[in-house]
Amino acid sequence: MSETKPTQASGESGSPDSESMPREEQFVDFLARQGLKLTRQRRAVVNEIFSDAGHFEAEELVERLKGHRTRVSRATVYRTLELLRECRLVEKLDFGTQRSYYEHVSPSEHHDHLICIRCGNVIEFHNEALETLQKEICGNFGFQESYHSLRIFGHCSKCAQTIH
Amino acid sequence: MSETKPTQASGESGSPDSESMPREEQFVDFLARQGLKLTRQRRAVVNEIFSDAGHFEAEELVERLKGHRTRVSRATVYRTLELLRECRLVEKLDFGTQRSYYEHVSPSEHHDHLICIRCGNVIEFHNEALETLQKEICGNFGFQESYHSLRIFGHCSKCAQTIH
DNA sequence: TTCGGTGCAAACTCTTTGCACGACG
DNA sequence: CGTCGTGCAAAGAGTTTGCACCGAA
Repeated sequence: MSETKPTQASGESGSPDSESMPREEQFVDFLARQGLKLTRQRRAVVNEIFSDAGHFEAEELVERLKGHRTRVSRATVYRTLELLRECRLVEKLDFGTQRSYYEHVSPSEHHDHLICIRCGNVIEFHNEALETLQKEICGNFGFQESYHSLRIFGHCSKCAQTIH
Repeated sequence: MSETKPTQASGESGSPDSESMPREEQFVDFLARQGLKLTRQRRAVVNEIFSDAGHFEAEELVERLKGHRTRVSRATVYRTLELLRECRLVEKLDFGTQRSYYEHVSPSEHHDHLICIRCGNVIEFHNEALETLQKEICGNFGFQESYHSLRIFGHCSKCAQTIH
């Protein structure tokens, strides 16, 4: 038996500042190390991303940022997402649609996805046995894993009932 | 210990007709059931895809088809790929580049991917324990799996040695 | 003051689509 | 023969980029 726990970030509205601070600091460090600048726009993007624990698409982020004091152009959003990817604070996903999905990464809390192909709902989960097994497989091939992505597509419990 | 076996289709040049026939028949059936026509172009696309056991991108397929007697336009390639996806003979993958990758599906031989982020090489593998564990996880969530995709990104044995 | 950053709009890439002609069933 | 399919070229969608001005360090 495997101990699988959902890691889904469900409906929050509080201010997870204590959570998001270390991430912004990581980004600041990264920028400093690369001789890059911490601009108002970059700060806005990072704050917006880490103020919510879900997945998002580039366009959605552009929209969300319209609520900010600092205006951030679409180009800057894409450019910043690329930087965040470089310093591994953000990952690019693919759920089968044409647009890219992103999600922020918490180094310690990796998770995989169950994606409902009917209602589009995404369930996150984490399973240690699965992680272990994957490491073992990589070992067999002398493959040095950097990261992985497991997406299981199908019908969630609600939708499965409606199919008959 | 898990029995993991590579399923990589490495360097073939023979004529796998006996293998590809049943697939074309499946497609013919599908077309017939839907009241669709089996055109020269569709046949060319299917033959080309199943004459090789690798992954391919749409553009690459367009190129490969230029060697055929029958000319097939880019539009038709995309349209046929969509049909092949509908009848589950082809799957669309995403290896992190902007273009889509496709691969043909053999219902009985599912596999996952190790993708080298340095040289781009893709290793296919299959591991029963992994499959079992995933089914178990789905069960925990009352999730009804249709298909899944596991991609492990990192460095292949060759590239890992060159890093130091 | 000095580079790197930003916004804008145009460019790009991959994919989809409207239309008139062509060919499978 | 009647549709469905095809090729073409143009349109879309998402993302990237060149350039001149702007601002963090």
